[in-house]
Amino acid sequence: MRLSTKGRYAVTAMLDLALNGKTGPVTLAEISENQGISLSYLEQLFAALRSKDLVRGVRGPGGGYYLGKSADEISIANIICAVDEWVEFTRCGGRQNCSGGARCLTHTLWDDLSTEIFNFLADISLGDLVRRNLNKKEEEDDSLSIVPQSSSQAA
Amino acid sequence: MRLSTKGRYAVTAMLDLALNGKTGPVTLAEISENQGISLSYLEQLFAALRSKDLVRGVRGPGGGYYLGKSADEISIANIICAVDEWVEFTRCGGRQNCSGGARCLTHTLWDDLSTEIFNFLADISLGDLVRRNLNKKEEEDDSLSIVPQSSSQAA
DNA sequence: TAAATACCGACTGAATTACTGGGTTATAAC
DNA sequence: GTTATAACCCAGTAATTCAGTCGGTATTTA
Repeated sequence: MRLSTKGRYAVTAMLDLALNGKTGPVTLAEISENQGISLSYLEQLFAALRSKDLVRGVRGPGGGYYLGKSADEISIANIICAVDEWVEFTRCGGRQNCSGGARCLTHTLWDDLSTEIFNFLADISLGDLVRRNLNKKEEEDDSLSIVPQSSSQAA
Repeated sequence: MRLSTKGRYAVTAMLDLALNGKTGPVTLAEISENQGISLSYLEQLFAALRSKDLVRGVRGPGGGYYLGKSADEISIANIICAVDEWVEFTRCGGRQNCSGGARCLTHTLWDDLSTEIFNFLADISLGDLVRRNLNKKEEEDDSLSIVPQSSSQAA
């Protein structure tokens, strides 16, 4: 798994789309403005997202982008994989022709971990993120807290 | 959170160290040979790991590296953070002076997700990985399966 | 017809990756 | 003590990726 700033941009843009796309299509210009990402870079990202059917573009005036499926059907892993490309983790590519036994054991361990990370991100959908935040916001509104939530940083 | 190939190299090297360091110190030359990582690059990685007390170097002939603490006390997040540096996720840096409300909401969502990923990786230790693999190997030996485990890839 | 938008591709500076090569210490073995 | 072995340190660097600019074309609405 690869989790770079590029993936972050893509997730951020998709979140923006999920949040603002309820009423109609969202233009890349709007997302660019909202999130501080250059328009042309967004175009590159959305070309990748579109090829994986995660978004759907509508041309012409009043056009823009819709989510390609419902927010609940789009996982974070989907988004990251779309823009970051799925790289081969181990150099031996699954073939057990590594020099030593230690090498391939390590590679297997890493491969298992990568799969776990992937599954973790595959279990979180765009819809989840949006709902979780709304719930959280209600709780905060109840207590009328002014203190930011940065105190909950752990480990 | 940032999960790049650099972090992968570091985790791989630490795994190698955990596996082979039972009897004595492991040299970078050995890890380089085992894992196919250049010696000087390993030196860079281990300089970072050492500064975080994740490894302990012993100079001179017969020297090499030990784990800085027990494998159970070293999390994957520790390793990745040591070499990849902890980058600021949001551009607004926590300050709520973003242009629009949508921007900061998206940033909050991304920030929460990042924290979750971090906590996930902070919960997995080197020791966990090694033990899990040993368990798995026993299971495989029981069924004498030839089929690789790549069929469990999900979406 | 004109404007707005997605769509497309080539190019580019900056950063990062992964590596090379030149050292200098510390220490164990001889 | 000398020497070999290792960690340690630092400067440079080709290749790649990141994030962006620029200049277009295609489609659709007004």
